[in-house]
Parts: sequence; structure tokens; C-alpha cells
Amino acid sequence: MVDQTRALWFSGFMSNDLDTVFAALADPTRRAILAMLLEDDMAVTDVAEPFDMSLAAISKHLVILTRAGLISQEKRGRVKWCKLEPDAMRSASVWMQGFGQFEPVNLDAFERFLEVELPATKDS
Amino acid sequence: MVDQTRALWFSGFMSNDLDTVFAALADPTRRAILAMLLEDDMAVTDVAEPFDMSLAAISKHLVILTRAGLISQEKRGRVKWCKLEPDAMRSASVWMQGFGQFEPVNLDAFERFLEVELPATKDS
DNA sequence: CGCATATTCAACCAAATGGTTGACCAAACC
DNA sequence: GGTTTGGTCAACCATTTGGTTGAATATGCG
Repeated sequence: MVDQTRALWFSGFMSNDLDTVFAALADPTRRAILAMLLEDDMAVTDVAEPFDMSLAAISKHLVILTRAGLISQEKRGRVKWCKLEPDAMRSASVWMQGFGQFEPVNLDAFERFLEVELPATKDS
Repeated sequence: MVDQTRALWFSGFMSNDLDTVFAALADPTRRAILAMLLEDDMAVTDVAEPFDMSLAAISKHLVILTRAGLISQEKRGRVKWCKLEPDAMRSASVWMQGFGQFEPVNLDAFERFLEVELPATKDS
């Protein structure tokens, strides 16, 4: 009974959104880009720099992320700035949490761990 | 500084796992299967029944879900039972939550809402 | 044994994905 | 004005994906 309700709830999600978001997240390059954008907004060229891949390929990835709503792009002058839009993950995240409570790792504790284990990375 | 640590944290995720899990979740048929398995374990034939698709196609979807660890399959007699394995979503869910706190919808409240709005579905 | 049921396998197909290269366009610089 | 810089577009390519069909493999049933 409860489970039936839950199944109904899941079926209510707009599949289209979830399709594009999950598909966008399925690529490691795109996930890495999103993680980079956590630090700050970035120009397309700078996003591409660490990857062993053509600028055109990165540009395509950015299109996919944009269509999924996971980033937004704004052109200022001749450079196009990419901005993380984490809210686009909300419905996907909530969908997954319907399967169980996945408590996020305690980030503060992780940072303290890193300070002990990897002091070299503390001020690079 | 904090953000750098956060980016490092994200890069520490095993990309391979996330690849297969997110890719598995990117298909609406597979998401529907997972939602169905919330209610109960199911035989392959029963999983396939509601879909307008060949049994072989469903069988392939189940292989993908199994490889991603999202379900497990156990053969008892001549029927193969599919069981939801929600723990496989944990790392993906935690990864997403690194981008923000996405609180799950209050399921109890949703159920009460349904009881009011959709009384017909209450005991079908 | 002989047949029905449950599921997978193999071959095939169309469309989507992730990448390349080279041409192109727009903004900035000297 | 000419050249560099930032980014996209278009055509192409190999691989993967999501589906089909028909044959094959077990297992259970009378």
C-alpha cells in the first residue's frame, strides 16, 4: 500500500528532465567540468584547458550540460562564461532519495582528514 | 580553499561506478523498472509485462541495471527474480549532494495528499 | 517423453554519442 | 586594417545504445 503510493510518486516525475540530467551526468568529462565550476565561474577556454581533448569537444559537452540545465552560459565580450546551476540536480537527487536515505558525507570531517593526510595540497 | 578541497573530493569518486549508475538511470524504461521493484521482487516476465517492448529488450535493460549494481538477479527454478539494490545509488546520490542539499520530498505528506486528491487509487 | 513456459543469445538495424578536423565568425589588440 | 584570440559550426568517423526477430537453452508439467 505504502509502496504502491511510492511507485505512483516515482511515476510522476517528468521523465524528460531526468533523462537529460542523468545522461549529462553519465560522462566523466562532464562531471569533472561540473566539479571545476564549483570553484568558480569559468570561460570556455579555461574549462577546456585541463582536458586532453579539442576545444570543440568541450564546447559540445557544455551544450549538453546547458540543455540539461546544469550550467548556464553568458557571453561577455568575446568570452563565454560558464556558471554552475546546481538546482537542476534537485529532481534527480530527490528521485534517487526516494530509494533510500543517502546521507551526504560529512564534508567538514573530510576537509580535516585532508589537512592531516595531504598537507601538500593545503596551499597549492 | 574550501572549494578547492571540494573539487578534490569530487575527483576522488570512482568515475567508473558513477558512469554505469548514471547511464543506467538515464533511461526511462529502466527508471520505471526500478520504481516497480520498490513494491516487490519480480520475475523477468512480470517486469516486462507493462512495457510495449519485447521480452528480449527488457532482458537487456535488466543486464544493464545488474551491471550497474542497481538490481540483483537470482534464478530459482526456471524463473529469475529481480531484486532492487538501492545501495548502488549511494555514491551517485552523495556525489550530487556535494552540489547542494537536496532534501527529499516529505513522503508521508505526499501520501496524505494522495489520499485526499486521488481516493480512487487508494485500493486498486 | 513431449510440450509449454521462462529467459537468453545472436544477428541485425537505425539512431545517438563522443570524438576529430578545418572552416568560419565575432570581439579585441597593435 | 590586419592579426590574434575565443568559440562555434559542419562534415565526418567509430562506437555504443536501444530496439527487433528468430533460434536456442533450461526448467517444469502431464
